[in-house]
Amino acid sequence: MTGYSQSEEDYLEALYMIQLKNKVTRVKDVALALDVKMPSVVAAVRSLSEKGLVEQEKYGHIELTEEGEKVARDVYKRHQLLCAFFHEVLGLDPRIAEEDACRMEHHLSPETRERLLRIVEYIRACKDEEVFFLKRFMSFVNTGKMPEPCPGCKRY
Amino acid sequence: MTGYSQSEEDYLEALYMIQLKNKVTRVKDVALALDVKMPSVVAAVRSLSEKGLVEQEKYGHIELTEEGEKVARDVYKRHQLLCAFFHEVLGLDPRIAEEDACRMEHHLSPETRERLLRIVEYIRACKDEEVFFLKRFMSFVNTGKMPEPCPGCKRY
DNA sequence: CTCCTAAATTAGCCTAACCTAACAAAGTTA
DNA sequence: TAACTTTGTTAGGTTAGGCTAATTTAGGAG
Repeated sequence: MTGYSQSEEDYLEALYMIQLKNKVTRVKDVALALDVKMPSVVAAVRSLSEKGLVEQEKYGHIELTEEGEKVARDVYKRHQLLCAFFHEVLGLDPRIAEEDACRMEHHLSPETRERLLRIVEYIRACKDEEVFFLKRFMSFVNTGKMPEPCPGCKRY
Repeated sequence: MTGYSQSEEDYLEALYMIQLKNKVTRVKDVALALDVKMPSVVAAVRSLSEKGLVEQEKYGHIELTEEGEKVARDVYKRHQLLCAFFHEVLGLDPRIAEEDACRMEHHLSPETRERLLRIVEYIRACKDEEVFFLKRFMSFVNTGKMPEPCPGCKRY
């Protein structure tokens, strides 16, 4: 969805997240984060640097370029959005939410993304009020039965 | 999510859908459906037949085995579920729903799948009542503003 | 029945993305 | 500073999944 491959997006996202934590980014950190070997990281970094997304002096630290960081942040936000949706709306375990987000983040169209964002915003906006929809939905999930309509508005 | 690759799932699903329409399945149909060339289909079919998922006599028609059909139907159902969710819950255009489903169907964990099914069932179960949640959510999507709480129950 | 065309197959090639093993550079410690 | 350890790089190989071009088969038309 960015013109970059799944693997490229994964590398950019990992670089971004490591940057947020550590002062500098080393090949080894990336390898660890993505569960690949160091030579794979070296190859990926070279390819990304040819595309102007990262910079690295030999045997030195890796940095995202401005463009690279832009793409990385975009991937990261898709990831966060999916996580939020899975956890906060569907009520899934955070670990499951995380794992599914990792795989799906690469396949989200702008339209679907926008709607998911809306639904998360909607649910959050009325969180304090013990959102009626969520209560009813979770009851449906747990009992398999449709809850009684709200006595006030007779709507579901 | 089935132990088969994205590409393998795509072939199985295509074979299944062609089977539903046509009497027999030919290499050419599959190539057309998946937008690949015939030699790619031949290679894929050979590989799938080695795994016991399809059968084909040389220069003959392609058929899913029982196991192959089981897997194919599973992929197909994931696809349908995602479509339904995108269209019926998120209110997305059917074309967008279809496209996103195609890409995401390969990455759905059983847990997430179950919850998505629930939410679609939930929304369907109260469709006749002009589902309050959907009305409110769509109003939020369109206006960007949170609708007033229901006067009866004061819940969102 | 023969010939022609369309479909299927084979052979051989390419790219992306990974790997291992061997080597090189950097950094740490005695 | 010399030696050792850790980190990074290079070289070369593998697999999945696609492609084109050339060949073979099957099925329909004359």
